[in-house]
Amino acid sequence: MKTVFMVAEKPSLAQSIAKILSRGNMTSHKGLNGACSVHEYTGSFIGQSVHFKMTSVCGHVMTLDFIGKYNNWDKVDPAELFSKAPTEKKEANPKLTMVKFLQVEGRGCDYIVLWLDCDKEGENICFEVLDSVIPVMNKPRGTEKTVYRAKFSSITDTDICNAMNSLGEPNRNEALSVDARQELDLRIGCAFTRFQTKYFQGKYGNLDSSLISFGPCQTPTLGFCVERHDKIQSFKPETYWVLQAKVNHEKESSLTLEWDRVRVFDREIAQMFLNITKMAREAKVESVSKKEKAKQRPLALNTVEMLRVASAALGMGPQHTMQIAERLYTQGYISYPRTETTHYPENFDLKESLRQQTNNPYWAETVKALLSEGVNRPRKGHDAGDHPPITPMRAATEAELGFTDIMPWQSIPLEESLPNCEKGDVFPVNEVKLLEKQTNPPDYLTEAELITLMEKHGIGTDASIPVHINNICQRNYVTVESGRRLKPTNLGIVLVHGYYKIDAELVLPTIRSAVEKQLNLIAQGKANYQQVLEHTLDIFKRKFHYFVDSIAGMDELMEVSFSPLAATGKPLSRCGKCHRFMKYIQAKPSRLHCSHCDETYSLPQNGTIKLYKELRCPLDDFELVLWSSGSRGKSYPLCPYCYNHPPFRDMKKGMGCNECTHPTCQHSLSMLGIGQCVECENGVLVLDPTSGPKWKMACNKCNVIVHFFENAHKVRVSPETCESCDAALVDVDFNKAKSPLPGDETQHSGCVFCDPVFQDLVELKHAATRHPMHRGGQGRRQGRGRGKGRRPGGRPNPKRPKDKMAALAAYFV
DNA sequence: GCAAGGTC
Repeated sequence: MKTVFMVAEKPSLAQSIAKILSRGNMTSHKGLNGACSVHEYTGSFIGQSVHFKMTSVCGHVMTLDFIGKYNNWDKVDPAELFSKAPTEKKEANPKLTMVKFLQVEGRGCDYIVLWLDCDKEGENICFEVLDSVIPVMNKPRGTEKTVYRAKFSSITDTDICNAMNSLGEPNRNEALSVDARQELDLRIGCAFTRFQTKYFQGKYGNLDSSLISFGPCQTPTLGFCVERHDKIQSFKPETYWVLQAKVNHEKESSLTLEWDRVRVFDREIAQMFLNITKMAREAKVESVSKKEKAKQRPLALNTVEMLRVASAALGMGPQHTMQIAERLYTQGYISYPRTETTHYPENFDLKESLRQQTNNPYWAETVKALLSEGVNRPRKGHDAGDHPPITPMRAATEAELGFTDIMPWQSIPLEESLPNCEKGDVFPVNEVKLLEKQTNPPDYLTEAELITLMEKHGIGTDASIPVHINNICQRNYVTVESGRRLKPTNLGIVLVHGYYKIDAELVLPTIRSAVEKQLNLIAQGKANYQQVLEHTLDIFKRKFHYFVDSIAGMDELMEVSFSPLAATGKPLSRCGKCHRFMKYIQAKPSRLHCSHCDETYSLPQNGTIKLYKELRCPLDDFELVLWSSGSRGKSYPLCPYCYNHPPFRDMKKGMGCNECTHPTCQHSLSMLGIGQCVECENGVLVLDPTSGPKWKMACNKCNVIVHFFENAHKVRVSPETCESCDAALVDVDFNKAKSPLPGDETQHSGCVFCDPVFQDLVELKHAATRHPMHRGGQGRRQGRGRGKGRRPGGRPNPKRPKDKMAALAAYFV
């Protein structure tokens, strides 16, 4: 029997499609990567009985990157990234071993059916799958077609079965348009990002961002936030006047009348109206009209709308919302949360979804009433062909008929009921006055407004919008203020104003749509892939050179907000060349700067830097500094010069003294190294000479820390080695009063791993060990390194959590 | 260390 191999875009879809096609008659097993499942069944395919194997990938199989040597920021001119630097496809997620998985499952198959999402990205993934699988499939006999593409627009029985009965071919042009998109984004984004980062970090000391990134989506996203900022800044309040009249209605109540002119901006005119009105003693009803307004019933929920509501009403950021939605999905509370679709398929069982909610404490009554009286289907939305709209699947805790009962935030607020009036009624005028008011500036952009703008301009997709917003926050271009309003930082403002000054297209939202237009020509087969790519790259290469040549324009803006390197930081360690103090710049990325030599030396990040006892590197005379990740973490000394310019061939940039192979320097790996790391492959446990009296050795590659000889007076690494394990012996001196050594001894020399006297003095409790000596003594594996410590301070949240429904209501009303 | 697009 022949085998048909079928591949969907994600595991959940492989399962749903296999279930439909096999009518539930399938066997399933997990694939070798643990992420994808394989569903098998027998059925018929082009007139023969065959064995079906349905599985999936996890999104893109491959990703595009420059070949290795072009990833060296110090040696490559960013301008080379536009044409000279070759690119290569790498596995998108090496941990998933997707190529191997596809080859294991696809080996020896006769046909392949591609069930990837029916969009351009999906078409591109088709070819990624084919590149992996075709070489291991059985070779076709003669001219028989073996590659098929299923085209479907919803995951319903009819649609999936129709797709299976009308298989086509994958679309090479659509896939190529994605290849072009990837290459353009990579080359343009990386070239601008590297140039800006290196240029500005080489000049300013307080940018507080380790990366000055640029991208065709993130930059316009930032642009929207700065545009609003500029409107606020340039806003000039204007004074205006409002005429207000109150009349007596019935006995006690007073009624405030609204002015049909609303307001005037001229004081004298306002005064004139006031004078005219003041003459009147009575107000007469001229006419009475009634209007009935109905609110359209809502659309079904898709991802982007979910993100908007969560941000505006619940104060949750898009990234956080997606994490929670993912969890609700896996726990079975909601349907698949990543969908563009706002339309339920015609045969979608809305009543069944409702039945799941009949015991919900909040809306059980509404649900029961709906079930007995019949459901009004949601407004017809857009079917993107991916997943049904996001639907509750199980009742969770959180009331008139109609949707505003359970979605009160969508309801039209009950207006104060107007008093009964008839044409010709006359009310006595109680008071007439003039109110002086001022126009107010707009507020900063809310995240929900930003999402709307991004969607409107085609910046990003439902899946990538949260990523772009997150990016501009992490790069310190904007901060999230109360009410999830996005306020640009000085850095964000200066960047955007700089782009406007040099080349506004770099920040305008049209930059993305213009490129997409070109890409669509490739997809439609109207333009040649290579030509479009070259043409567009050429345009951006010119823009890049113009930007580089005009960077002084941006500098003028930078100088106003930021300090030059030479004027930043505190003197810390002495330069080995001029012997003057270099300044330690703490702002991200932390570094040392010698104003005299005009040199910058990068430092390890995410820790503290101190002077290391004024000790000097024997190679270059630079004063050593001590990096520490905190009292519970690790620390090591480093030479600022060697850290940036590795002194020996077997060393790389970014190595401290604990990795230095200097044969005789007292701080080097050669002198302080004790033995192989108990966890990682290439690491060496190195004595931390600053750690006493809580002595420890730390791996110079991974986060393993070994505590030993607490309260010892002195711990030294001996030149001798252990006969059985080859580790360096350690000499330990204890004070007489505190010595844990047997028989009143205060000194002992031995192997940390093998010496029985040392066994109880070496606490490997923080990291499991694979060393023969300690095998079996399985300690608890506990990361002790950076970022794994306890959170500082358990400060309670000062604000009480808001009532969520009230928050939702406040947003929509 | 970089982009944006999939998805886990």
